[in-house]
Amino acid sequence: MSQRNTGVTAQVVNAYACPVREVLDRVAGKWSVQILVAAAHGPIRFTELERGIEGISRRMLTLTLRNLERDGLVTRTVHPTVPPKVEYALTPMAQELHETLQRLTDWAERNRVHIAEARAAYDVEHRPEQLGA
Amino acid sequence: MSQRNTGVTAQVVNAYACPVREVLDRVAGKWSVQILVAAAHGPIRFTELERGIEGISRRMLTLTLRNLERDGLVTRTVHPTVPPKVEYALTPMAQELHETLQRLTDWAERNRVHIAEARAAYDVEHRPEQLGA
DNA sequence: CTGTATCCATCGTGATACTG
DNA sequence: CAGTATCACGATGGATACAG
Repeated sequence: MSQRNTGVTAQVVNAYACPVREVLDRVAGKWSVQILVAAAHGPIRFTELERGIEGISRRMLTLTLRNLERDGLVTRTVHPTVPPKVEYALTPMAQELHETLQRLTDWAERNRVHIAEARAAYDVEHRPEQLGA
Repeated sequence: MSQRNTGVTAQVVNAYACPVREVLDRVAGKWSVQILVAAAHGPIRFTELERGIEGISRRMLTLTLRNLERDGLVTRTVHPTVPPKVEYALTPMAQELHETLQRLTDWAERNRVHIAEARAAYDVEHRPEQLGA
């Protein structure tokens, strides 16, 4: 793209073997999904997002919003008032995506415990040989 | 975890606001999904994966497989033959995940063009002011 | 065939400070 | 209020070489 890298994946250069990765590259960022979720019920302001998403920095909020906007997933509406008011909303495309992500959430919740157990078992199995104690 | 960081996300420390991120942290790695897809039809060998997934390095293949195994998403079966033969297969849990990811694929394919257009439009709109010439 | 170890370039993200 | 600029650091992943 035109300006220099400001952090956060800028663009996709190579063709994809499978299109899932294409979605993931848009959504796998640390904050993208949470923004999508936060904006799912309706337009939301910058500061509301900042307060609603635990631990996000202003920088990352801006950056992630810009990427989502660039991909046509959110719209940015500036109300020329004093003080300024900017609202972000999901596009129809993003709302579909949000529903699909809900399936992933369901899967995660169904398998959360199972995964945790698998990890624990694996870590016990593969710990650095101080078994005998 | 026990051994030192070898690259690729090691573990999850903090609690999650939403469980989607939990899935994504497991699947957002550059190669995880492609391995899941490649192993979806049935058990597959290390070298088959290596050849089937364009551009993956042996290192990343191993690393990603280990993580998937740790999360209980793939099983690793060693056939004690000469030469050695190792097969990786999806667990039932991973097969469910694979189906869910398929929905994401569908979304991606439906909206691929639309996203590309959004990007193009955005990039034109926000290029670094050398418009006149 | 199926890995592991090491080195290193790059990317993503947080901290902090400044602005219209 | 809603950003942007700069810096710094660890995580991520590629290249390469070695091994059971």
